[in-house]
Amino acid sequence: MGKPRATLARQELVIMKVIWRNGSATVRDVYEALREQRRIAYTTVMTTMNVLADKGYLHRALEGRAYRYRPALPEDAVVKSMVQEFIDRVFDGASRPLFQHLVERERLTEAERAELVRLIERME
Amino acid sequence: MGKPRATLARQELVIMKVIWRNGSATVRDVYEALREQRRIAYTTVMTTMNVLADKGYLHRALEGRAYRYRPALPEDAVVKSMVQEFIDRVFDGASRPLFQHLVERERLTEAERAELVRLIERME
DNA sequence: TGACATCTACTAGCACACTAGTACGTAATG
DNA sequence: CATTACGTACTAGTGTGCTAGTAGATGTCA
Repeated sequence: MGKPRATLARQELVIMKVIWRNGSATVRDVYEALREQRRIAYTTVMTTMNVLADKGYLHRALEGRAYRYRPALPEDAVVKSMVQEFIDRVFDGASRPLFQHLVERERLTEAERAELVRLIERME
Repeated sequence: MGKPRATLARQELVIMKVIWRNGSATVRDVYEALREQRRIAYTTVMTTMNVLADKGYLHRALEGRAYRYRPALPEDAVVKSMVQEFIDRVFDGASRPLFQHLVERERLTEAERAELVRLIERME
């Protein structure tokens, strides 16, 4: 099974998003959802979902003929640790430079800027 | 040579940071620097630096007996595209949720919060 | 019941990241 | 000149992410 520490690869994250959105899902559910975006084999989805279960990101339980997969962790927690890992890797743990990049990244409108400030003020 | 589009792997980024910091570097320079942190073989560093040159992140020129490597792009530009890629991958292109995570991530002091606000206000 | 659909397990190939060894050349040094 | 140090090219093994095929079990339906 493995405690959730191995990182989420690109496609794995895509699949996790589908399952988080649905609450739970079968391989077929995810397959259908991905199918709308691009060509992919049913077995590819299945393999990846089993990898996710191995990594500890998904739990599965037999339901009728097929397995139903459920997230082991809420999206928020996983994303949080991904942000942390990114900050560690790219900015050596300092979040300020990331802020800087974000602010510079896009020309914010006055309203967006105001909302951002409000967001910051609200925290403590 | 290849235009710089392939992504920077973890160790590749570590090496790029050393070179950005120094302006330029030989394999030995980088080797010595990494050596301070952990055990690594000289040839490992060399191989990775050549990969970086292949990917277009480094230029190299013979200088005496050894090659001297220089960044093909400034750190800022590379980090910027890494941030962009991260936002696309994790937040489907929306930077607001990342802001949210950052603000929530750490208990900011009053001074830090004020500075952040100043940072935002300064942008246009 | 026999054909078809669904689902799982097992296997496998390709790419790349990471690591380091081997071979070989040249420069320096005693 | 012989040995040592340094540098490069070439080769290779391991891990893992991504992809999909094949085999086989079981359920469904005409």
